[in-house]
Amino acid sequence: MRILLIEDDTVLGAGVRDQIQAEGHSVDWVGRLDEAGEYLASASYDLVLLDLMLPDGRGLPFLREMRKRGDVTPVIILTALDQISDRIEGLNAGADDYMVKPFDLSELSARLAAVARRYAGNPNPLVTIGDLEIDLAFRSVRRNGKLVALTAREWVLFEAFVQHPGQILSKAQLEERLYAFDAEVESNTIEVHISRLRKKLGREKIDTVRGMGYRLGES
Amino acid sequence: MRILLIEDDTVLGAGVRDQIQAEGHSVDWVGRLDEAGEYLASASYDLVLLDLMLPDGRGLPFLREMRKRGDVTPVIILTALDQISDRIEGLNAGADDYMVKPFDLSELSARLAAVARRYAGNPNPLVTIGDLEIDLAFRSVRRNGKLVALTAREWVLFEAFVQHPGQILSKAQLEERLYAFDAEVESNTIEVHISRLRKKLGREKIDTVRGMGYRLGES
DNA sequence: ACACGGCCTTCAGCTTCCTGTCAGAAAGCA
DNA sequence: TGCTTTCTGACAGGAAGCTGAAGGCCGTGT
Repeated sequence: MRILLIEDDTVLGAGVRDQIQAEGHSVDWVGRLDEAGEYLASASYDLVLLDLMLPDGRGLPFLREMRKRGDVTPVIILTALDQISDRIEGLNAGADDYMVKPFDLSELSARLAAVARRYAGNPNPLVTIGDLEIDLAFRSVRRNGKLVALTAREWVLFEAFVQHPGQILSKAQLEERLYAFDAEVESNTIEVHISRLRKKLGREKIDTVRGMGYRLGES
Repeated sequence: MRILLIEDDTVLGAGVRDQIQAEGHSVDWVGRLDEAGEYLASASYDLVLLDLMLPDGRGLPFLREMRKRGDVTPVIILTALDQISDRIEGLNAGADDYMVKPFDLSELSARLAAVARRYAGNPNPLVTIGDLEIDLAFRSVRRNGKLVALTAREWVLFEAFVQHPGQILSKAQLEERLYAFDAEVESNTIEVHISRLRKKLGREKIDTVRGMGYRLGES
């Protein structure tokens, strides 16, 4: 799963990030609400972990704003406020769950598993594209029923297309998904990976939009 | 069923006792191993719930002693989270199941029901994978009808795959199943165990997903 | 108490295969 | 046609994974 962690405490944040990654999910970690907004706008996440007290504002209005925009991404609130009224307010604002700091990392695992389970048994657990069957939760792709082995990078790319059907994704956007911010690549890596994906999944699955990027095929 | 509960924590013990009675079983509850020995000698039980940390000794030697005497009464171990590694030893010592404290009482109900089913002589569900036949309740695997001997750790690993078919399990996740939280393994233990499992069950039963983990094979 | 044996971890060397790079071919565009 | 952009086969370096062997721990039998 792709998870957005919004937390300004560096110690807790690092711990949570490590735990999540250890479970095999990918994490973007930001410490401010304005950053969080940008990330939410530019990528799609399967889960948001939201601290309520941040340097540039409170989390609840941010959450309400999200919901008003129609964003239904599951949100788990992380907070030191342990008062029941806060909890109710949080749930009212559209949170899916609530964890009081300090919490056990194993507790976090349990919640993640719960979300993953829901994610796994969701409206469209299987996305079908032509002869492909994609299971986002299990990270598996079948072509004509046969499991296709995608490498880590290939999966990250393909997942991006599946999560944004119809949308043109630029090479820059795709690179961002593949690499950490600092690390940079000086070559046509994306093109090469796209080429490999096409070979495995079928040429027509990914369209080239000259000068702009790539897009999921129509089929 | 007649159940012997060996547990020194009065709060947990009372909760468990009440739950069991609510399900219509009868319970004897003792807080020490010497008492437990007496009860076992003087009455016969259909199930034993055994805490591992007791005031007058540890539960595992007690369990081993039972098995050595030829006592085959089903035993479910109750253990704290930081003793997960004990559960491996528990399996070795002849436990039938384990529950990590704190556990849900509904989870307890499920295990009771499973034991009751076996007690009633009903068939256990068999999972079939290629030429393998797995009996999760009895912890046995047959390959082409021939019993395959798995060691405790091998079983814990393999069970994880069987319980999550199709899902990629990371080494971190698998390690978590094998070891206590803090316990750290600085080496390729998982790889070694996977290697041995493959040798016993067939190479194709477990797929490697490079950089992500392992997954049950398709076959 | 001692030795034996099974099981587990560690280590080291080996194999596999992922991935970024490049170069030439192909395709789009004017 | 000539220029740009994209595609794709090949390759090398290195990371990730595999596996045989050695050593240690623990429970068991003598």
